[in-house]
Amino acid sequence: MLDRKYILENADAVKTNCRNRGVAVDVEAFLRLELARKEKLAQVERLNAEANAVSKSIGQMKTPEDKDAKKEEGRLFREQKNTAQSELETIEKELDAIHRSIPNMSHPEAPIGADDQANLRRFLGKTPVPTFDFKPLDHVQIAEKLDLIDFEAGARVAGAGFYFLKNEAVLLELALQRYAVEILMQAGFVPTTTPDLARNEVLQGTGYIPRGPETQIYSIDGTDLSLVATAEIPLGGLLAGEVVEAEKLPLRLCGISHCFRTEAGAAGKASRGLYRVHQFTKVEMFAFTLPDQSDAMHQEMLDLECKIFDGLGIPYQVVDTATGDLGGPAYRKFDLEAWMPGRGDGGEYGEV
RNA sequence: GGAGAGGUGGCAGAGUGGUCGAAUGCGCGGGUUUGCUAAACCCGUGAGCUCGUAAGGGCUCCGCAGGUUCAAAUCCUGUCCUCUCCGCCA
Repeated sequence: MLDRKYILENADAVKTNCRNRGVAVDVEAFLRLELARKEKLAQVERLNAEANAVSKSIGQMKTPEDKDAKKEEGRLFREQKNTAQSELETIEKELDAIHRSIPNMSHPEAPIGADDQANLRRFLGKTPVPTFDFKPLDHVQIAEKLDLIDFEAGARVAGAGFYFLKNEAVLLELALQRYAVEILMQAGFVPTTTPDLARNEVLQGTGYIPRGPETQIYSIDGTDLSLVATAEIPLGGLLAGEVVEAEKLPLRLCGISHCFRTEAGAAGKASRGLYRVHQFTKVEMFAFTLPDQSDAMHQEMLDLECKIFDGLGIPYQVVDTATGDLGGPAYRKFDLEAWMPGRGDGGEYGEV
């Protein structure tokens, strides 16, 4: 979330950014409320200061009569303070609602545009898209032939969108995790496995909304926990409330976690096979950096992604994601999109 | 699941209603002394917000959220976390 002071001081830039990202927010209303909040806060603090001064003087009073008189005076100040405070809270609540919907600033170099149309292809990976002199099978057909994935059993146990990996597919999944983690460890990333559940507080802190009609998140009934949608969530909460020495940054972490997504509203979208499932396992890169290290870290991560995919011989393209296409808290995002044979008409690039 | 103990500044650790934003030690910064280093000694040293050109002032913060009170680190309630013991289970 953007700092309130930052918004106040950079109102025009914030408004432009909202427009670029296609987010409709009343920034003017925010500015009005923020000024009102400050004014009310000053009033609360003034009353508090007076009440504190009275309280302090009571200890020094000699006679019970003097004490009682001062107590009464103090009580009056506290009452006024409480009134002002509840007015302040009303303002804050209204302010907060707007504040939450103001998106982070996008990177100055991110292409401006409403959707994928503005995304710019930066480059292709080392491996060319293969051509076959026969009709290739897609992963679902291959898996069926070799008894690698059981979608029906997954559906019996947990419903559509779940699956059992079997036989060599299990070894392949483990091998891929191990392969990625080894590359990341060489690059100085500390490997972790994370909790697959996190407090809703942590979800919100990392930009995910646990409940509501649009949510991608599974919540555990009767608790304040949700299933994580990516290791980014627990890793983001890893140092919540802690102070980190600047010299220790950047802190590089990679997390292996299961990822759970409801995929609400995703019915009908390319959902055959393993492309859009409710649970999968992912190796995630994550870093805590100073703001001026952020661009370099972003590049470092992209280079590692490329290394991983080049090493596997998987064709891919890297795109600059447009302002209007950035998810939640994103500042800047390169997407590495892998070639997916059998998807679309014979194959297409898709997010991995 | 049951019983108990505890969560205080970067760390350790005192503090049971007002003079406590908080003793003391360590650490850290500056200085004195000094072939160098160390030791010793002296001074300083939490954070956020806010007003002010500044000097400086005010508010808030003792896990978190409420409550009692003129006044809460201190009393009450809830909650989270840590530790010890017992039970149950992988």
